[in-house]
Amino acid sequence: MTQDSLFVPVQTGRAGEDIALQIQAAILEGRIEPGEKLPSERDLQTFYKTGRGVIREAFQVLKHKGLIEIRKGAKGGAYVKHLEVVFASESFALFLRQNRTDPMHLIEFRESIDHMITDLAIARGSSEEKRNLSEKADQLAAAVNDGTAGLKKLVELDRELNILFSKMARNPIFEWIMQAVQIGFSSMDNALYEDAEYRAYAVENWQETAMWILAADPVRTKSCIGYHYRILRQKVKEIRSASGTNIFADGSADG
Amino acid sequence: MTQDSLFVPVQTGRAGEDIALQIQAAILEGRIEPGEKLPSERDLQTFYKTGRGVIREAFQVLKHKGLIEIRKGAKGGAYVKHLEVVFASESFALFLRQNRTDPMHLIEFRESIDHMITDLAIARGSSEEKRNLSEKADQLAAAVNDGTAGLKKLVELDRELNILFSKMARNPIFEWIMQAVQIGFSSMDNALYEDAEYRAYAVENWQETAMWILAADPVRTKSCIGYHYRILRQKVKEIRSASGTNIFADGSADG
DNA sequence: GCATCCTAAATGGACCTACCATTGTACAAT
DNA sequence: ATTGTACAATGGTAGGTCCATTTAGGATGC
Repeated sequence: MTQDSLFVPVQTGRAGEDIALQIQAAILEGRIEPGEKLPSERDLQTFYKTGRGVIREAFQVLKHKGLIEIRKGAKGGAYVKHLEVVFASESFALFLRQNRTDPMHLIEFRESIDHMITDLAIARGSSEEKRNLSEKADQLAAAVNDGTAGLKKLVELDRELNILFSKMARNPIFEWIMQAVQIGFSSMDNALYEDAEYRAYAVENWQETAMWILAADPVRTKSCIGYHYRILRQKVKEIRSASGTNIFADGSADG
Repeated sequence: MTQDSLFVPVQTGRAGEDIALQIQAAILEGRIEPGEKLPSERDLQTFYKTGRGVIREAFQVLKHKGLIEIRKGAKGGAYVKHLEVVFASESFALFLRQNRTDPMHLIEFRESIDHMITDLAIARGSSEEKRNLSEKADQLAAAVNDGTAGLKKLVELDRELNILFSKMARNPIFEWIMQAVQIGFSSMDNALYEDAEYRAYAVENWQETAMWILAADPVRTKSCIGYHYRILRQKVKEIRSASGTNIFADGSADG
């Protein structure tokens, strides 16, 4: 793996590729600012002396990279976007899924990340954020105890808690990782939240964790987190041995 | 951020989107194995009762996600690929660039990862791997002292050391993360290795680190690593204030 | 004068046909 | 057996047509 020209060994399929790269370069170099509009497909078609299909293919690629947003109608067209972290996370999540990553590896990794974030979040998170975290944990608990909220809603709240937590570290890379892991393994989270025992336990643990973060006590926070992952490992083991099914088999990145 | 239908807020531009997602789902769920060939564009066109352009747009997106490879000619078509980590890294690097991510964030993240890996590597790495690591560190030192090896070669050796190190953790996620971060980092690594002082220091530190790993002493290993990152931060600060240029500005994701 | 409705233009979305370029295979010629 | 050639399959590109959506501006009615 010498990687001479470095980077993505994407087979250059010619024109569309070139155009996509040119536009991408223009965006990354700031020659086109977020919010600005690219020329219309037809204009670019004549500009590049090519077919409209080529331009469209290039646009689709850029759209999926999260670099542009395409609007229909008059005043429509391709608008340069601010790249959001989810887009960066999505491809990593894809990678994790396709490689059938062992849940235990993932748990180990996630636990490490959580521990790292803990220190940073306590040190750098604003008190408002810490209160928010605590409130959201209470919301989750309420939602679970009500029994009215659907599974999706619960998992969503759990996800938001994690994102909030990772944001407090004030380092976008941790956000990236956290989101990638969550996207890639939402099916696992779903499976776990189906278990009433886990559900009850998880929300309680979230509340306690949030409390210790609010109290700026990293040791106790980590203790909570560590306990959480012990339970999690156990549950995953149960699920796996019970069903024998691959919990990563159901769709999640495909809806 | 409610996101009911969950995930990547990609504006669903209709047909092409759907088809791309369907195929992606099929790939991720293993209904189509890597190496297998998708139907030809024309076949899919009739199957989905759609235009060929739609199929092509879907294919282009999948190609850029690294999920398929497209070959021309007879026996050509879309072949399912094994997703490589570079693809995940690419969008990550894109994100880092467009958001002008502070190199200090990357350093912070990398240091955290290194510390986590240290414990795992010492606990799980075989003695052979530990010896290999030490030998490779010596090789790097020799290469630097000879002065014969080019910059590229040195960075490459450094990279290999990191990979070797991360492999010892026996958790592929750490490997992938390490690779992704290295790719995102490559321009910085290059810049740093241009500095003779840093170069000399870095290789010495690698040797020492490898030694403590071989001695199974996590505390001293982490001490080495911590010191390494202190130097690294300082150098980055120097480079940044001296040149004023953004070290992520030079081409790397765009060609 | 204001609100409403209608129309026109711009634009992306989709479909179709045609042709070219590339590549592998089968078959003929040597 | 080797070589060369023709052919077929397939992606790559070009250009056109029509539709759906959206905005803006003008016409209409109150």
